[in-house]
Amino acid sequence: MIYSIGQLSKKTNCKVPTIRYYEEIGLLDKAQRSAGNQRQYTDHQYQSLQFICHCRSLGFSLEEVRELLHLRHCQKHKKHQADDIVEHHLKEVRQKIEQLQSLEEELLTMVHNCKTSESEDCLVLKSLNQQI
Amino acid sequence: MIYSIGQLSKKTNCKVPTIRYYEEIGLLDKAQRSAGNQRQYTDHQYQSLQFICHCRSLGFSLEEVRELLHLRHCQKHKKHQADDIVEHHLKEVRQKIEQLQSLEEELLTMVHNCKTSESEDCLVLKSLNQQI
DNA sequence: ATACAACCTCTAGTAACTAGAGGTTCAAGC
DNA sequence: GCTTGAACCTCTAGTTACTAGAGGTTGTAT
Repeated sequence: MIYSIGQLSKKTNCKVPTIRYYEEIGLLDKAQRSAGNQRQYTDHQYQSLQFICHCRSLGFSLEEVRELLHLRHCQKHKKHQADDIVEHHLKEVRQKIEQLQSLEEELLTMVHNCKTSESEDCLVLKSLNQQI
Repeated sequence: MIYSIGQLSKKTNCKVPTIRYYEEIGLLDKAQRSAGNQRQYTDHQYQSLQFICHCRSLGFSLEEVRELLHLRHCQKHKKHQADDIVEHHLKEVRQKIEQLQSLEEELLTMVHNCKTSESEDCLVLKSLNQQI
């Protein structure tokens, strides 16, 4: 099977300019071209793009994706490098969750105080004025 | 009290180039200059920068900060616009938390499966290969 | 008078795309 | 065979919120 960039885009839900961008930065192999210079993709490249998109949806950076792509074609003894990348990312995700949760609390308090106050002033703005 | 940009930076924990940047984009008023063209800040500007930094630490975008800064000097009857911005942001924060939590789960499953498997292959890489 | 830190402006770089201009190719219908 | 229009091509510039660096000036302490 051979796909045009538009068809590949539909199959992967990855936008056309994004596919070109991934090629440009060397994440995706350069596509073969038709006589009229249009990109042609194989199933192999479709698989790669799928992999990339899945990684991206999990929040990996393009550089991490690059490593994971590489590890994908490595010998088995390197497999735990992939685990390491994933575990590192997991840590970051957890940190981010914690940060956001305390942020949520602070925002909630702000809004709540403002809503329940009889003051004419906006307590939200007041609390934004304060040092942390 | 009058501060140099470096002193202001220390007082607010906001980096010097960032302060200049905020001035450049019109978030912070233009500073007075010394005879030798160096920026001089007043307590008023210190307050503003404090406000900005606090908003940023709560995850508001610079555009949101701009609105909040503006509302800060508005009549009372506009005060609920600030609430709206904050509540909107709160919603986004909650969404982000949910997304990250399901992401956390997926990553956990990946790592767990890989660790407990007897297979020589890396299940992390396998699951990254799969469509979602 | 001389260091040297802190300041100045300006340009360019970061991540990960996205938008738009201006031009070419492909496929379908007549 | 011709025309139309969608899909393709390249290239440049814009997005967010800064950060880094070059190359030069000012302020302050000794």
